[in-house]
Amino acid sequence: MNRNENSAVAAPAAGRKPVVPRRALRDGVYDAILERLLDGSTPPGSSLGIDSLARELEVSPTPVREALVQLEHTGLISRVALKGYRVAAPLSSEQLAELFDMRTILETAAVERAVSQVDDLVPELRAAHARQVLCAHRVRKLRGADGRPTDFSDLREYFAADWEFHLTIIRASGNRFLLKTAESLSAHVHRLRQTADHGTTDLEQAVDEHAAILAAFESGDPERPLVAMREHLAAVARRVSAAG
Amino acid sequence: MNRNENSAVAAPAAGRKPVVPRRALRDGVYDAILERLLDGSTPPGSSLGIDSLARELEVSPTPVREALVQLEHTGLISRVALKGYRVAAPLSSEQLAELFDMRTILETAAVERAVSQVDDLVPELRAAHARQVLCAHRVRKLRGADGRPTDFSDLREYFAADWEFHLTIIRASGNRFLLKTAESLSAHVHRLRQTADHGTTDLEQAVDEHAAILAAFESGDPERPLVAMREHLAAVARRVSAAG
DNA sequence: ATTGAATAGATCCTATAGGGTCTATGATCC
DNA sequence: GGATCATAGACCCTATAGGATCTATTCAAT
Repeated sequence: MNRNENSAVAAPAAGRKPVVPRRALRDGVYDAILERLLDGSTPPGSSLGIDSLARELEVSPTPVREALVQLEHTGLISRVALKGYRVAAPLSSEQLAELFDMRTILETAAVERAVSQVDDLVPELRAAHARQVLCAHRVRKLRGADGRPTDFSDLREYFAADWEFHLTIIRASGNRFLLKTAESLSAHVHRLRQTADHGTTDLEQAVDEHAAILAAFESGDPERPLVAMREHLAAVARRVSAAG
Repeated sequence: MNRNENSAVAAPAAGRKPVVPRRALRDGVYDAILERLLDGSTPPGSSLGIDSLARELEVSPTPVREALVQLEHTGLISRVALKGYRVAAPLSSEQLAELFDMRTILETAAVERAVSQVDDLVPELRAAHARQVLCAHRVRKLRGADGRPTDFSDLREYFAADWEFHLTIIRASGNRFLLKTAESLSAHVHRLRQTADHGTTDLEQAVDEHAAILAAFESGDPERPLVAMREHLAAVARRVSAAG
């Protein structure tokens, strides 16, 4: 999610970002817990004790508490007052369908609005896609005879590049609310990736489909990017639900 | 927003709501601060001191801190680490256009998905509209010679009924992510209402346009609700930006 | 007069302690 | 044997205190 350019700190809902992001302790705690949630080390249903986390992270309960409140709105954890926080259950098949339906709503709308800015978009999209291809190559190269990558950090980087491709289009829509909503959905998307570790298998397909989207934007036809994006999201949804 | 059926407490991202919502102190603080933000008693730019709020609300800083973290994600307040919280500036004309663009994206998508459930939807929509008409009548009756309503609680009720009409359609879409996103946007929508107090003047128009949407659903034509909703949102956007 | 540093106040951030609630275990009664 | 109640432990929730940071004012120097 947003770990590099931190949108939580100094979140200017209507202002410019500070050149040097000022971070309090609670922001670091937020990242640490998010990391645990996304790499799957905390199974769904397990309780997130405030005191436990504070001891493990060697901080006081107060920043932990704030980080959990912030995490609550992502849907990755659920809270019951006077009972505590728990890791949210993985998305059901219905919720999964709803998630990709929502992504289709948002990202097709983004494409519709991005076609008018195609001149600014295409270079950025080319760069984003190039980075993804590079990461994909690195992952493909490293995975040995077992077919699974040895270094997960490369996989993480690939996922980030993949998602960045989508974000580039959404940013080009010029709608801040659209972007913010898509970012809030990214947590679920990322968690899906590690749950279904087939993420390594559909790597080439995703790269190809992104290439198709890029080519569609380059064509100048305002309709082609729409169908390309729709097909890509449908294909991803198919692959994800097939693994479930 | 969600003050009656509290979605913050015991938020089951994938579960049933508890029959009796368990509330901690921080939930009440959240409501209290939200109230202050929406009724305009705290002008944009004013700082929200944690200790100050704690003294005024007669609680300790900790629950105030948690409530502020929760409010931060609504966009109504902005935070700068090590500096504090401030009431966010009102939406600029561009942001306002983006907000209504986003609403159009979400609500037209909701309409598209709701038409398949039209049999379940129409009765609920009729009831919601009836409540809105009732509230509108009450407001219209009460406002005296000065043309402004004397009791603001009636106006609040009308706004709630208006928004409930939209929520009813969005719920019928069956997409939880869509619903959640719309709810998170409601804070901005409600703040707009009180900022531009012309909310009392376009009361009849809004009721009429809602009636048109309802009639469109009743017609059975799947296209008519779409255009009715689009026109309604465009009309609201026009009225809002005209007052700005 | 303007710039610069230094000080004081306020505020945020973090840590620690105590009260209240919930869950679980074990004993008692029917 | 099953159910009810009591007790103990863990945890959440709230309150208070101290350290760190920022802003504003004041004063001195150029």
